[in-house]
Amino acid sequence: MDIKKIKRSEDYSAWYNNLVKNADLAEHSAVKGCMVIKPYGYAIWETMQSELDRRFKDTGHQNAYFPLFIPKSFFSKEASHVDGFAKECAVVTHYRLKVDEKTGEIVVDPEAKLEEELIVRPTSETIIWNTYRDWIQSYRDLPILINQWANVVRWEMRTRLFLRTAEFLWQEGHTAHASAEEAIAETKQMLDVYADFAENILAVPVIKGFKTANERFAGALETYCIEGLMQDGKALQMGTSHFLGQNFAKAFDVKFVTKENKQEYVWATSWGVSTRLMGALIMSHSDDEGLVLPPRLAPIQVVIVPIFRKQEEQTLVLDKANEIAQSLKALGIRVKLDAKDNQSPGYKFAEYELKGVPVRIAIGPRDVQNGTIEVARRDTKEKQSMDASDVAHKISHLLEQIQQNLFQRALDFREEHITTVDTWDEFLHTLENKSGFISAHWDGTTATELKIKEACKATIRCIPLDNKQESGNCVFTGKPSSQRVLFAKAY
RNA sequence: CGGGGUGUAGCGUAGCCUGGUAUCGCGCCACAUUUGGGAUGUGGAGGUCGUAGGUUCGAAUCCUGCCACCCCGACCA
Repeated sequence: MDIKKIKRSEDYSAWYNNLVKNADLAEHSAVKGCMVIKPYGYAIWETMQSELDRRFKDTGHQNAYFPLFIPKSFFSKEASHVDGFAKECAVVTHYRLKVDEKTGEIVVDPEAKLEEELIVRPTSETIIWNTYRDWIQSYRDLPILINQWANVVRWEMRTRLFLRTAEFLWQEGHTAHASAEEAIAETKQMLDVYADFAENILAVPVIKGFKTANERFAGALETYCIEGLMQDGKALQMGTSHFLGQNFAKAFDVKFVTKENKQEYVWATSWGVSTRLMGALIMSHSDDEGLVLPPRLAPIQVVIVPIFRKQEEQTLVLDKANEIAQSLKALGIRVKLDAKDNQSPGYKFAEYELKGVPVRIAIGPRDVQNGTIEVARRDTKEKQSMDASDVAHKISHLLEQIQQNLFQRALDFREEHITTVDTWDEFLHTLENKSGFISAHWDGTTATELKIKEACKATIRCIPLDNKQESGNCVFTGKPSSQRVLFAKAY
């Protein structure tokens, strides 16, 4: 493979695109804005899925599946929801094709027009709440705690692999509750689940917060989010958890009978993360050599590269390599022994670095003789020779260290890139020269938020949950403010 | 959707201005020698030049439409 090396520092977005392709994660398809997720990329997504799925089930949720298509009329039932999504919907208008008699081409059969158009789901609140109406009669039917793994379509103007594609994979949780308090607790619980997953599995530190009214999900009363900071200083929204109040229950007439025999509307939440997390993963840890994967997510955690010249050496080295592979497998480590003899060790080293394999073990005749192995870690690129005894436990420990190191490194970077500013000049200067999050006072109005966005493209990423209350003056208008919020340029 | 750019073999490219049937490197196949940081030699395969039209005796090359991607805006997870 002739890999074109593009440096992060020179052109961040070209570096990103190049990395996604070269590391075999995904590629553009024949369909505009839609990507093909390749086996190696999909394997990483599957690991994300299984880690998240386990957490969802541990918190009492069940998986279910709802239709891809949503009748158009469902969208008009919740006004702000339709406002939010109308501009990016794919619509099915016909159900049949036919051969045009004149041209011989396949055309849409005009006689097969649907009575009511179907929307390809951009999110499933409407079809799900329409269904919940029939599932809920009494407080005894609540809560309903459901998650769906699905694809959704949002017709985006400008797409980027994983970060924003017209079709993407995600999970969407939709829960129904008897009280606002319970629904809010659910919303917060799922935000914690996302934060735990992001930090402990992806090794990406996140800030938990909630969105301003302007950035809120269409139809939500409150949108909680986790925000990550990428290496180029731009913020990425990595997951959201919405408290929907009774908006969808009212729109779809979902009521329940309380203990006191009163009719009440059901309280709702929804929460989701998508294949965008792949983008977060790539942009948080990777370098000019390629992908860097945290061990807990890596499809291959350890690769063993045997080195040999002659036939006898090959047998000797492979025997030892196999033995090591077996001992690693016995500890549940995902290991690959790459015994291909048509690629040089140097080629393999570069290849597995590109793919982000956390640990590489090289073993040659010299090692077999000395009872050693060479261990290289992807995160720091350090190489060292070590005694081959008790390899499995040493490697297991090393994988854990790498996981921690990646998180710590990303955390240090983020902490260095949260700048507290009190004047508009400082604000602009920081945004221009340092980027990252800017912690500043804001007067709480959407008008100011929009003016700031217009002036410098920075938006309020979130109001952190653990925010200190302190009085100050809005960085833009000078009006009084009771707390700081986090601004950044965002993906 | 606006402004700019790009599209030639799996990947990266030369050729385009000045029209004559496509260059080179990597990869691929075979054999041999190799293998401790992207091996070498010899032979071989692989191309509707993004796509549809037009101009021309003749188009990768000139003209027009369309499509896709990249960068910058607007929109957004």
